[in-house]
Amino acid sequence: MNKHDSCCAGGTGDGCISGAASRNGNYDYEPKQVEAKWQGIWRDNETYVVTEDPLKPKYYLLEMFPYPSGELHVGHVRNYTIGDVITRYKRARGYNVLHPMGWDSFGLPAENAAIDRGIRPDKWTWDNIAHMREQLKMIGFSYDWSREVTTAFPEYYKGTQWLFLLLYERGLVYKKTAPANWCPKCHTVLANEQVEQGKCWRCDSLVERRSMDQWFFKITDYAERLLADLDKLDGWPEHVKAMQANWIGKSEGAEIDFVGPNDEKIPVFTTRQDTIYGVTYLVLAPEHPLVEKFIQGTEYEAPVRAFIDKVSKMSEIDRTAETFEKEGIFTGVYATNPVSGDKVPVWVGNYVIYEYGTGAVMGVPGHDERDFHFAKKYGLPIKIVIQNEDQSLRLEEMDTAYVDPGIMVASGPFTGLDSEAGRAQVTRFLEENGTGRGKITYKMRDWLISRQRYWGAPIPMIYCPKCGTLPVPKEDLPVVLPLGLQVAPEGPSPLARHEAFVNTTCPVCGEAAKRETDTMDTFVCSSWYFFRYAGPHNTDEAFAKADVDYWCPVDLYIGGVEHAVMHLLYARFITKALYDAGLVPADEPFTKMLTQGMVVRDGAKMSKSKGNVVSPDEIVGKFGADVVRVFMMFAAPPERDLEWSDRGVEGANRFLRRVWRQVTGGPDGEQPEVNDAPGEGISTEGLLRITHQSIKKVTEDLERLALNTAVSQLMELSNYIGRYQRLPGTSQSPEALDEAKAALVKLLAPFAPHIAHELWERLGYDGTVEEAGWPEYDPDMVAERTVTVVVQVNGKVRDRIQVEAGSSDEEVTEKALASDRIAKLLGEAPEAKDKIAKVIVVKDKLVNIVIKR
RNA sequence: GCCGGGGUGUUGGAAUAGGUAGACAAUGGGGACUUAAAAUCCCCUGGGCUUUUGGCCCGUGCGGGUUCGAGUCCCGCCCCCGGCACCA
Repeated sequence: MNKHDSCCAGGTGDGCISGAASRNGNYDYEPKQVEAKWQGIWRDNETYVVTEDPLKPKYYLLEMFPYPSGELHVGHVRNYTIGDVITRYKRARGYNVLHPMGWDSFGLPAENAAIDRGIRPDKWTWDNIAHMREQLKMIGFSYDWSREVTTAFPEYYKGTQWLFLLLYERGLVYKKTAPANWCPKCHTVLANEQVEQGKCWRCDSLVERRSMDQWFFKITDYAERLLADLDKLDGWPEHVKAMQANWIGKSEGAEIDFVGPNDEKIPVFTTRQDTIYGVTYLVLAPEHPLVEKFIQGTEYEAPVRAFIDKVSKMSEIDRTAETFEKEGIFTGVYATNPVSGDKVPVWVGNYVIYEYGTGAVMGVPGHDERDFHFAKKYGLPIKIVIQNEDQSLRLEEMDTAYVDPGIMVASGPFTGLDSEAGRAQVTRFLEENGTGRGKITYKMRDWLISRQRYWGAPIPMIYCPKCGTLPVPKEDLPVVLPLGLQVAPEGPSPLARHEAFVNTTCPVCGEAAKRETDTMDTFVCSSWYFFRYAGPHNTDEAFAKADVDYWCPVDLYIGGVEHAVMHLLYARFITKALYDAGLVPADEPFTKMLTQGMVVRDGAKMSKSKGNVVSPDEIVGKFGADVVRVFMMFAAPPERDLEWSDRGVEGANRFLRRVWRQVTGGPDGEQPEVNDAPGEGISTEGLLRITHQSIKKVTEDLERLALNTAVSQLMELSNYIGRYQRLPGTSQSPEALDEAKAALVKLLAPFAPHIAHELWERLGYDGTVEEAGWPEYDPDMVAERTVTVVVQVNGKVRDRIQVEAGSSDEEVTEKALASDRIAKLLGEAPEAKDKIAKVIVVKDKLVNIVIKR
């Protein structure tokens, strides 16, 4: 860039020879110097290192820690700035604030870098962390860096392994062979939460089904509590709670035992027990073990086998496609309805999911849309057992199922019951006759945590030929991940090929045994890190009770919504498990949650391929961190997407430069010249009023996380100060101006900490702006002495009058009626008074005169 | 389809408890200062009408409703974004 172009427009003042800066050295705001100076002071003084202090109220503020990809992006900057603003505010208000940072540093990209570029995953990771840590420091975030946590360090993953063993002891870990989601590109299995529309959440590859022997965490044991406790999370966004509830997917219904050949029970799960008399067939999942039993040695064996074979070859994406056709085939057997006694054919269908419910469903074509289509397609009978209100349903007229509630008909003893009530009746009947039971089913499955990858925390289990599968004794932790192994794109993980790792001895019999070579899902690492920050140097334990008792739960957690179901669900589960073990003080990890929006440019998510990426280094280098912080807080409310705007950044730049001039200038401020007119209505009283109004407004906005409007209030205060400084010197009150400046700097400090610290120092106060604490407003100063009251006639604004604040309704009404405009509208007295139907007065705000028409 | 969120000037957004719609910015326009530019400062910037130093009408996705008064509450739609999706 041309140096002359950038010198005054851009901002740093380098090489500037003319303009305001040269007339008065104080005008020369140089963010680079100011920011380096204060970052150095904060580092040298360990300003933001916190210790437990029982005398102060604690506040634990956490942003989701990053994966060390190598480069900080603007989304991170926004996320962490929001957190830093609140942190600095809370600190100024006297809270003992824990605000830590760390690295979610296990995971695939490190391995891919090793494969693609021949860099060791550990080196790649440590280098990235070092670089990103420096980037974070450049933005002036007030982290307690002494508590930095790195999940890939043995001292951390020792805790992850300890957690695994704790869950194992508590019966929350098991191994089973089951069809799993296999990502062919990542060469590993994935948990259900990590598959989005049949694709891998990280790399978008189509996920395949593969049967594998895998470790699971029994999150389903906590399904009910994870769902019910959402109600306790008042501080969470609705959409996150909704997504979790949806994911958990609770269904209340009944399991009904149909009876097949040889009295074989075929349990089905339904939420519509009331339609039991409408069942005309059953459908089993292709994987259902009874299918094989039913068809063996019959004429149906070959065609059903062929059908199952065809279904099993379908990919996940075929099964979820819009065009997916419901297909089925008769097995040749019939089952008896335990309530009605009807005999119905048993089918196999490609749409029945073996893992959900009982893997078998009852077909009620009259009252289920999908069953209706299936029955039509295969010529199965349809029965009406629920009638609408006017009893007008006719089978021959039906072209769609009747799925609404109604009255039970043709339902034996239940006929005439309301269908909703009938549901409970049918369940009672089933239970009394031992042919079924009320049942609650959840969609959520257990959390598959095995990963066939190298760069992760080893699962601490041992396979002994004599003693079986055994946990590693806790005193032997950590099971150290060997570094420097050759990582290959295909085949077994390097751990499985590394003899020194695999071969071990049995902790029970001492004979030769083998280690588990799968590593843990990185989401396990991130499901407890917020406890580790409470005492990150603990070498004996993952965390000490006293530490988490002091700091936890997290008071405010900030991160992207992409983790609504994944990280946030896992973290809640782990917290509940730890709570049940008596190790942590609360059964929910995050009291309040803020999901910040994305940073977009030209309406699209930033990506290298679109070429619309903004580099934090570049923009901070050009304008300084404070400008970037202020822009990002101002441009949009935190939870909404933020449209990046170069113009907007320049606006923030102008604002901070103006504040600099206003504060560093003398009482004369702008050194007014002929053209510097202050505008209308500027007074010392007004200056003090807006100062106190700003303290009130900014404080309230920070409390409700409305950071954009807080910044706008700072701009209004600054605008007023600027105008005030343009009054003739004799009309200015230096004391009032000092008060206004001090308030402005204090209120600005959370948003633009460097410039605020520097200005505070230049104002000559003792101590730092943070040590000065948060300003208090005086309610008397906030109140306007005279207020503008709107005068409406029939709800339309017709005039505005000035009245003394707190005037009585009568006074205001009188004044309103007396105004020229209103008098004109009402016409001449005395008829005027008769026209008035009523008068509504809202104190100090509005008068509405309602007139008859 | 179900669940959640949203729709306000040219743009980002504000209006927190039903009470002045458009704060604060950005953009654009006009002016001051300057040899000039930058920077800075001042004014204007939703639409239409008008008898134009004044005033009127319309306007918060659409259509109704409640109310003295609706961006805000209620009913019915439309559209956009996000999540889930043969879950029985």
